[in-house]
Amino acid sequence: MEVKETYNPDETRSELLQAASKEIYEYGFQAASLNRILTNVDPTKGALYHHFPSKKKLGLSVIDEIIAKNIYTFFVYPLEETNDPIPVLCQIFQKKADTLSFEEIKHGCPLNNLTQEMSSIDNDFNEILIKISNKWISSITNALDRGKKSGKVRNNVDSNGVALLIVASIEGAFGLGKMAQTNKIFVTCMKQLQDYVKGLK
Amino acid sequence: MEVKETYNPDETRSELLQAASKEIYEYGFQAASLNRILTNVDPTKGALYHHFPSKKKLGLSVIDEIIAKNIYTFFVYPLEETNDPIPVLCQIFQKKADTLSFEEIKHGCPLNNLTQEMSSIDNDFNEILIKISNKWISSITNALDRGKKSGKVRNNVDSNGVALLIVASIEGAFGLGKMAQTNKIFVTCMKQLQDYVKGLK
DNA sequence: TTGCACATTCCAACCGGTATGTATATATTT
DNA sequence: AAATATATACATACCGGTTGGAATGTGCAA
Repeated sequence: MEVKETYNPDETRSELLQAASKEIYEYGFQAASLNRILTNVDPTKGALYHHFPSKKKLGLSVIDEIIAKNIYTFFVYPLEETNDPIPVLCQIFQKKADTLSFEEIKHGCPLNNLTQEMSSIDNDFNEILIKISNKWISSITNALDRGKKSGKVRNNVDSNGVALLIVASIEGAFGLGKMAQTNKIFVTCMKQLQDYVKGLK
Repeated sequence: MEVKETYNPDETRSELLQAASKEIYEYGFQAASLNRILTNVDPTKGALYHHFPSKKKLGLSVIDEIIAKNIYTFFVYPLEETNDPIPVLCQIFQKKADTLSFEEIKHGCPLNNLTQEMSSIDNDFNEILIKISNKWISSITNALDRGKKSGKVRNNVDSNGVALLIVASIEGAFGLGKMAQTNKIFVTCMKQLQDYVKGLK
């Protein structure tokens, strides 16, 4: 905790966003409480409503600026421009299995959590969440297509179908892990997923 | 709507349970409202609290008497006692893809919904949900083991690992379908899953 | 067949928490 | 001085699960 001597709006905003992200991760969006967010943070309600016009906009900003970024960094960017996607996918799965934090075991995948909670009840949430998932899925599809061209992936694989199954498996594995409160199940799933994609060459 | 002339406690209880199940499916447990449940149903709050001591017990009863039963009927019982699990699994996947209702596309898998929402915040919910999932998973594991014995499944497959990946994929596929509000994605995943299990022989 | 205990159901009120959002004053920056 | 940023206190609402007690039906026993 630092002492605030002067105004620093960027930092204030980012602090609020970070705290909101954590709250939403723990409780979900609907059950997230602005008051509770503000107890963990220096700025007060005035600052919050100065930077974000409503709870909903705050939630959308969290998705846009934090959750999406994390997904892209971990799952999407590493696949860009590779022509040999299978080992890259295996690396990604392995790395996720190795570095899974306690928080992630306990609360699951932030993207998946919000999708399950919000997509059927709010259109704005659904739109942005769907966009993120689609980018993720198509990054895999495209990488597999390039792999086919370069002969590193069997030609008869349905790239988009496989991409869907991979993303579904990962989200599902997060769910099982969260349920069992242990990383063992998630790790096993990631192992199986590696075997599965290795079978695509 | 029928007219109530006499007491019929069994039917009352079952009517309440059914309405609660629907409400929880749509809104989740925490956001489910007893008042809203009762607007769709003849019995009143007194009857509800006569049959169920609390909202929580009502939710647990829904899981126990409705959700679990559905999972067992669809996914677990068909696998029991078969020694050739691969075609049976394929049939299950195909049937689910073919008969997926609009409600299921919109709201996803009831078991998964509640697991994601409740498992990390309430132990009683977690316990019963975990028990259901474990039965599901082990029904697949055991069927694969029997398949290995009878030579219908490759001997080097990790039965439990595969079972986990299958369940994770299905739950994940429900999630993606719910997000996209279309059965197409779910159907594709079920197709891929069939290819995957066919590769186990 | 009447009477009585018990089960079932209805109705109304309660009580309390917590929620998001706003009005206004003050401080800082430009 | 104008615009931006932050703090404080308050408004307002409302919805939530839960309870108590009265009315009504049921089944057994006398």
